[in-house]
Amino acid sequence: MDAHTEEKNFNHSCVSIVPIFNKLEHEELTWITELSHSKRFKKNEFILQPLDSYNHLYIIHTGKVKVFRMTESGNEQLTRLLVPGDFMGELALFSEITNDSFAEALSDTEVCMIQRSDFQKILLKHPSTYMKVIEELSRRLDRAEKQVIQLNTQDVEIRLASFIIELSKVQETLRIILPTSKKDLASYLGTTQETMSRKLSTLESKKIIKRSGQRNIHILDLQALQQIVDAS
Amino acid sequence: MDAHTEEKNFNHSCVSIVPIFNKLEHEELTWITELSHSKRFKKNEFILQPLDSYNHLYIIHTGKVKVFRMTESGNEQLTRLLVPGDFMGELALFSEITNDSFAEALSDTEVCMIQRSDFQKILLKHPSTYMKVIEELSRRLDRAEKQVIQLNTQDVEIRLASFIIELSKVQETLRIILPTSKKDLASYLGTTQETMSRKLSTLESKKIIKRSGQRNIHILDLQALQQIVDAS
DNA sequence: CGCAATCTTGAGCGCCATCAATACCTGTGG
DNA sequence: CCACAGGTATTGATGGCGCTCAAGATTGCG
Repeated sequence: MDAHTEEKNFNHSCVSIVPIFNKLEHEELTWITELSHSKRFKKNEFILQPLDSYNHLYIIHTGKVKVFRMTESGNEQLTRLLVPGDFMGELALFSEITNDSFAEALSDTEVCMIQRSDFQKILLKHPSTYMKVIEELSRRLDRAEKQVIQLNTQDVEIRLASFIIELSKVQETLRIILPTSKKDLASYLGTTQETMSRKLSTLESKKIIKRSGQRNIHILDLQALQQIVDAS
Repeated sequence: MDAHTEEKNFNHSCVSIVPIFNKLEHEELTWITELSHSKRFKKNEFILQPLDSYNHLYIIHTGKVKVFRMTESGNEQLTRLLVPGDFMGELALFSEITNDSFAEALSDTEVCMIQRSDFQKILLKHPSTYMKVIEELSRRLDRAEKQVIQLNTQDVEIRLASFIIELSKVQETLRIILPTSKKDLASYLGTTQETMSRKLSTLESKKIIKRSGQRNIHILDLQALQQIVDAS
């Protein structure tokens, strides 16, 4: 298998893991694969910055990416954490909305990129892809609106509890590994590192969780955690 | 002009004011008009509730509608205020996301409704409509993410100031009319009626605004208002 | 014109951000 | 494999923003 073929297969799997293409036939995927190209980023490298002109759809193939905005006072506000199969950059493909977000690789990361004009070809040929994009945006909008409510109405302990529960569902285990530093998570939850640490201590002293290392949380009493959320 | 014709014209204008259809030809609009039908709601009537099965696209023709979710503790969290030309219900047309929102008429309101299956016909025939929907969702997502940041990082005075500035831009005047009650606005801004009232008093005592009636605000010093936002 | 709804103002307090100091991990290099 | 250093996390002390509860004032609808 020569290098060229290898690159093809590499890309192909990248395209095929993306939900927005997941109902297409094999030969169609091959066609899309030919339209895409891949790029590698090292840990802590920026994939996108606000002023970048922004003409590609980016699909995460391997690695992990954090998307955040900068607040007026210069703090990071985490908006999304991308894992393989997630995509970004779709906004600028459709509208003239300017990009305010940073995207930074949290680990060595491979992304597949599809040019604006090529992506539009795909859309015209496969309207189901439109649907997938709309579904994805709907989901994100729904999540954002829920986040607004949480921030407005629930205190940190509750937000933290439901975040932990969600993580345990996604990771399908009671032994959670935090996806990133507490600083980032705190900004996502609308609080500070310090407060988050304090709340985790509280939960630990109540024997609801057990911490080990700085990224591992073992849920001892899922029900108690759920009750914190429900009691609000 | 008989009643039938009148109804047609009524609908037609409803369809034609919607941005998502705004590049279509006259005869296409007529076709879409035939697919839609209209419904009137009285002030304070509910147009949609969470458990409603939800098979239409709703376009506001006249009137005003508030969309909100209910927090766990039973408070309303305003998410959108709809004016003529805005639409809602699109999420459930594309995905299986359940509707958590209420929509309540704030004044006597006329909406045009297009059935799910009919809207899908339109989409297939006019892919530009897909684009418009995606643009609209992008805009809303962008706004929601910004709202999250504001809630997380800026205090009430700043949020209120930028809200007033935005209103003055939209209404294109320094003599603003608040779109709804302070209770609703407070929930949108992530605060309470009382705090909002206090902050408005502060602004008034600084001669930055002048209140009259309970829904009128006259901006005396737009620059000072802008400075509150920028200084953050 | 009167009354209900809405808004304003006041008092008190609790949550959480901030600042600061210490402790703890983790991975790097000897 | 261990020691060290830098980043990361914890814990403490303090103060202020904004929520809650409560009472009065204003508005504007019927």
